[in-house]
Amino acid sequence: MPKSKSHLFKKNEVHLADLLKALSHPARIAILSTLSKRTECVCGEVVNVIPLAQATVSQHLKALKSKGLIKGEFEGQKSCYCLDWDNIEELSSLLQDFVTTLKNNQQRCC
Amino acid sequence: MPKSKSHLFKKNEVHLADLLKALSHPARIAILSTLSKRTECVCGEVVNVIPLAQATVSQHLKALKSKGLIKGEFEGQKSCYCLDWDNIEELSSLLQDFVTTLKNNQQRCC
DNA sequence: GTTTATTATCGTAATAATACGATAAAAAAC
DNA sequence: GTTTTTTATCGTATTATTACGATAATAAAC
Repeated sequence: MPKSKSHLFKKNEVHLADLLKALSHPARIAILSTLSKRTECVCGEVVNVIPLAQATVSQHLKALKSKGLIKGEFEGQKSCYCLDWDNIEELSSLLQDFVTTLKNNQQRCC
Repeated sequence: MPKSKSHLFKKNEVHLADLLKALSHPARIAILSTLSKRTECVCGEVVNVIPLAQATVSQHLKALKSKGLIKGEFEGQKSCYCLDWDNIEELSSLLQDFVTTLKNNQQRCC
């Protein structure tokens, strides 16, 4: 019976939560790290580094892609996943802004 | 059969993922916002603002507490939840550092 | 003391996420 | 063309998360 309640929250809250969720698994963090170090970011290289089955890595890649943190392209012969800087920066600055807003609101409490 | 594989990842990756997960739900983001605006942060006030049942809000509060993003105290008569700035700042700067590291690694790719 | 209001926990149901083997699809190598 | 390599998707099992009603525990009000 518990359906998703996300429509009950503010759009920007849902958006931030959604982006943070994309990074809320060590595998996906490790994937971003790995991709940042590769000139040719073939998925296979990622699979070799991440200690999970190929299908699972592909699944995590898909999740990152759907949230816009990486983008896949086919440069000539090899499929290529790359960091999508626009959205990575957006995530980073949204969190920063959020924390800053918290600070500005802050009343003396406990 | 799929047990948790988090031990296969680096400690700092697991730690960052864990903190981000704590904020990966709109309710928990809304709770932090709410708490930041209150002088007396009684849980009841939070329950009135968050569009979820009291038991669910309490559950989210517990999650935030266990990750150290808020701390609960009993000031005299009322139970009091407050933002835990140390860990909120830690989360913020860990993500920043992570993004900065990605940037520094960045090879020309696609 | 008793009653009322507040918060936490329990039990449980539904949903989502994680993980992987098997297999399909696509491209590269031959 | 065929074979091999690479990646995506399907099906499915397991685990984790989300959600809430009911109830217990705690504190305040009386």
